[in-house]
Amino acid sequence: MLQKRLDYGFSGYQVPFIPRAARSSRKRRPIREKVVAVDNQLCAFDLLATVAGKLLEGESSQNLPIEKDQLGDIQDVVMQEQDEGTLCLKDEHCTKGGNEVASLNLELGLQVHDQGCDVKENSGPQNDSSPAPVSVITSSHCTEKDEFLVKMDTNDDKSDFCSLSRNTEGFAPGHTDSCAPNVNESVEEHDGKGEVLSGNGLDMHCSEDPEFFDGISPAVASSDCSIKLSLGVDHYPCGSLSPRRDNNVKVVTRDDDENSSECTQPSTMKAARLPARIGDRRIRKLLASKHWRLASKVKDGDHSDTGLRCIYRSRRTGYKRPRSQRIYPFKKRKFYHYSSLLNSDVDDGCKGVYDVLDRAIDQTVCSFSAVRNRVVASGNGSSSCVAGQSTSFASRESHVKLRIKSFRVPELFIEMPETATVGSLKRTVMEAVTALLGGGLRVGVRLQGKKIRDDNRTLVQSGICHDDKVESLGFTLEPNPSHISTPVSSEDNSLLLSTDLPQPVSRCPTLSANNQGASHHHPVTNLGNFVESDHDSAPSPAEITAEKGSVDSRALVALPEGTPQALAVVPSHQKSKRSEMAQRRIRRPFSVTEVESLVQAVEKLGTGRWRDVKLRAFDNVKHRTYVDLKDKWKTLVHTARISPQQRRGEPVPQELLDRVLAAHSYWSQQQAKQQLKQQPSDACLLL
DNA sequence: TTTAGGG
DNA sequence: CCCTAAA
Repeated sequence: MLQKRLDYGFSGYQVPFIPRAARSSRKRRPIREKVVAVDNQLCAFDLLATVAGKLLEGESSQNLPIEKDQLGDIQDVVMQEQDEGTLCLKDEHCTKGGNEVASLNLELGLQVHDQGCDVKENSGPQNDSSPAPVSVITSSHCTEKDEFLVKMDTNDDKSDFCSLSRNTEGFAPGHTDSCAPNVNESVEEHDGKGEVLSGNGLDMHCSEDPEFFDGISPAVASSDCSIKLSLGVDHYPCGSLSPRRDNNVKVVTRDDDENSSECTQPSTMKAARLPARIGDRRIRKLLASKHWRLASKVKDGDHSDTGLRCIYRSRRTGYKRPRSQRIYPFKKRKFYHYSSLLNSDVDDGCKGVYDVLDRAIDQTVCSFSAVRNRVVASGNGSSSCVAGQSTSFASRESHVKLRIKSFRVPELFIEMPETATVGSLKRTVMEAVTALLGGGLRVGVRLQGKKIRDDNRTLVQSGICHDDKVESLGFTLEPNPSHISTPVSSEDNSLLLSTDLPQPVSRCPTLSANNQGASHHHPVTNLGNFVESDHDSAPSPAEITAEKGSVDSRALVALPEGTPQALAVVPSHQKSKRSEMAQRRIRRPFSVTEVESLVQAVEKLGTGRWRDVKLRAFDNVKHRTYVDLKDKWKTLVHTARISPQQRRGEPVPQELLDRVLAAHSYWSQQQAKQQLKQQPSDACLLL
């Protein structure tokens, strides 16, 4: 008997906006220095990359909630689990709805400790003596003011260009400085442990506690489906925390097309602010209790679970990746951006927000919102630059404030046996996420959907500071295919620090051959479908190629968010054609089990009764429509006819393929006979 | 809504 | 998987 499986589709990981970068450029913080070392240009972006990398390295605290990202009804399911997660997954934890499997979104949360650089080791969040973690899940629709502000020097001079300063205004009031980060410390945390979880102290917990929803808007709580995974390693920005911060503030905001929820609560804002400065903080291990919540959106009345196969291998044995080693086959899609012109003024009072609702365009590419602030007066600090300032260079110093509310990661697809423990699921997810993101990240910059590849261009040159031209600015997080390769210089190396450490994390799946060797060491998960392999494997983090036009579909895309006003002025013609259309469903390759089931049904019912086949074999699998089954059969027949060498994807047992051919021919004959019976005259005429 | 096929 | 003409 086939074991029932649970199927989790990850349709996007949402990472919160990038924490505010290290403050002063004058303070030569390691992180900044690294950034600078890597590239003299667009430091801010590199900085983002670095910060992001650190986040993903577990140097910062984070929760990785997984949120179901689908339309339709939602059903929350909260699971609780002890450390080892002996709890088994239950049907209700699975997806039940729609044509899609449940999808989980990873969201970066954060754990915060009270101010102060010193954090107790292994101090759990529950520990009274230590501040409870604060998890914040930001949404592109959040309206709070937490922002990642980066002042960029738009000075023409390249060297000056990279000297960016972070605007600390509005953040952690009272904060004046932060502890100098010590990169080396973080290294220690990664001392060659082969395992991500243990090595980094990643830990995930489930919570069934209703309290979990505290701080979450009812709407969100009720509709949100998420799993939060947390890294046990926290990076505490000393002095970055506001003393007033509420502990245990958990804010979950859906980044949903339908409902933009709110994380407007005051506490939220503070919390959201917390993650900032991650880049330059010491790392401390911490047993943070996290919540792991899985809720599923369910279509009315449908509570069937998916019948997908789940494959889980213990971490010890390692996760095996589908041989195809295929990364999620994201199709290249264009990005459309809402564009809008913001008027801006001189300070943050007026912020232009752009909103891009582009998920329809490519769900694998997560949109994220970024608020771009207007040019702000700089230098003397009092003078203000008017938007659309011409390309004035050295003469005037302009700053661009950027607010990145969240990054989203491509979806992952995971299958787990129903009997797998929650703990194992967490580990699996963790592995997958880490594998995907831990390999290093690159940051891409998109302006109006076009990727800016020339790192040597200034913001001004790129049009990023031209309000009249900057209609949409987006960032992408891209797995760094070259993170393994040795950087050009040791300094550059530092940028990849996290990835250069003895990596517990499996390498970026996009790496192929050369990576195989390492895989045995750090088995990758079987989650497969990480990211679409990319032909574009830039040798260095900083892309120097000026290649244009090519869209890096595997990238995590950060797209601008817009204020209502901004949206209002968005030219309708620029709206994505697809943005308002239904999203393309995520690809869910048929498992052998499903094929088996399909074949069996078709053998019985024939090839012209797909509805019946569906009812018979996939009645409880919402995401398999009869059309899907029909299509699958079509491809199966094709597959059976081609040579094994030409086949791709998970290999289907020859035995099944034989049955496919047999059934196909048999039912084809039957069909022919039927037609003869019904229209003998026609047949005769034809003869 | 289902089928059947092309894309 | 999507899109659709046809039934």
